[in-house]
Amino acid sequence: MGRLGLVQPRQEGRAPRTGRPRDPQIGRTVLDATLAVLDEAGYTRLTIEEVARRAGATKPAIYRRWPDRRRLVLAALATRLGTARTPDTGCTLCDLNEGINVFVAAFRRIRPGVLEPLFADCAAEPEARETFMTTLFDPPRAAVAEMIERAVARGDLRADLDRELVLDMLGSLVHYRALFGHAPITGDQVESAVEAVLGGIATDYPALLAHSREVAGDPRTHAAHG
Amino acid sequence: MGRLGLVQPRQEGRAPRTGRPRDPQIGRTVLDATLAVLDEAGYTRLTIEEVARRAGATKPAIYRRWPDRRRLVLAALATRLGTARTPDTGCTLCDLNEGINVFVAAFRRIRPGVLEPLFADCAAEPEARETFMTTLFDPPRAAVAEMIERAVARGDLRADLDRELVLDMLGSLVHYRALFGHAPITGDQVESAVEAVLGGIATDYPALLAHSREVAGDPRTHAAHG
DNA sequence: CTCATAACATTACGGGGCGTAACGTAATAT
DNA sequence: ATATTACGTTACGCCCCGTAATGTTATGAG
Repeated sequence: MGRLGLVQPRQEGRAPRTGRPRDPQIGRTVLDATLAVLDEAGYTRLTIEEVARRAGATKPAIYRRWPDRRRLVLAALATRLGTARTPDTGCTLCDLNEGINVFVAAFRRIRPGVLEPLFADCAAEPEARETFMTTLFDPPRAAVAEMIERAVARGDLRADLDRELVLDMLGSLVHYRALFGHAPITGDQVESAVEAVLGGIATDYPALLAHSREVAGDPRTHAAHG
Repeated sequence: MGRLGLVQPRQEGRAPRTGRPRDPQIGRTVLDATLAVLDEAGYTRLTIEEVARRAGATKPAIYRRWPDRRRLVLAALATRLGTARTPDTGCTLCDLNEGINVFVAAFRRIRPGVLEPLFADCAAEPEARETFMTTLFDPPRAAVAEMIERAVARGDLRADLDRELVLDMLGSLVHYRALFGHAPITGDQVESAVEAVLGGIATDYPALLAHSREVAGDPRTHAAHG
């Protein structure tokens, strides 16, 4: 048990320069087995022993590569999320629809009953939470963000837009329906959502705004005078 | 071990007509203790033994009333969600803002780190999932749905609206930000979101739509020609 | 070739929490 | 008085996590 400093040689990535080298096959097989178990049983019922059994590996071999269940699953899921493409056709409606479908596709690749308990589990530890966000949350978001940015630059979207808000309004819908499963999220639905956000759902928005100002004097007080 | 049929007398609500009656104080104290532990430790680290300890009760006493951890926590949280009010001032902007804030308030009453793992836990069993939806998911939703319905009836929102979609677009935003905590959801943000959905974010939506039709021939093929 | 190092498989362990069982006691209906 | 059920206490079986111990095997350094 040499005191080698803080860098742990047991972690994925950093191999020591001496001793028997790791069998690279084991890492791959374990990740595949992890995905298989996730698909069949979900995160909650995934046990390390089952993964080891399927991979033809052993528990210690797994713990040599990943510090805990969370990281193992994060690593496995990361292999499923290829780099997000960001279409740039110059057609804002087209690009946004396509972009949202990147979200949808990402969620379809991961079975219901996986993402939520995983996040819940990661949320406790800051470092695991960070990894979760970087690995699973940010990438599809960034793709859509890029398209929104381009649309604003083209002048297709209002320049004073709260980009984060719009991004979340589109992304959250997909997430929400994927999570609760109370309604499907089809290509047509995506299109409707994009249309709604871009075109608005009011029959006469300026009139509504004027009315609101009449009633309240100042639109900022909406929430207060219920 | 009498075979009394399918109705289990051990459940909350149905008391048998003979034998020692339950101490009603215990049920209340346990629910209070459950909420306290939830607030301090979250769902994942809530243990029945800790709840029992705080309530001055015992594990068997708890399991006599609720079949498992899920149901106990669901019952406890239900006591925190009062009946949702649905403002009806005739001002669509005002009502919607107020309505969304019902969502926000509901989520604020429940600490982060509670709802998600609870749902993840409930999702496995259909009956528990149903209880979750009925208790925690539907009520605030129904309130906002009612307001959307009234706004459509007034003619303030387009009659051809996909009500479920709009409802989810507003509700999911709150949920999303509460869950991931990457951005706050303030009263101003709620107002911006409502404004965005009602008024639209495009500078010239009809022009965008026309352009999209030019490019694709048929707007239904948006998602396909990336 | 010899030695240090570390991965490998196998086995076993400590620990925590769930949900239940066993037992004696207390309270209520008939 | 008797049956029934709740109560507290204690203990149990179960499952799974993450680690440790042990002997063996593969590699780099000298």
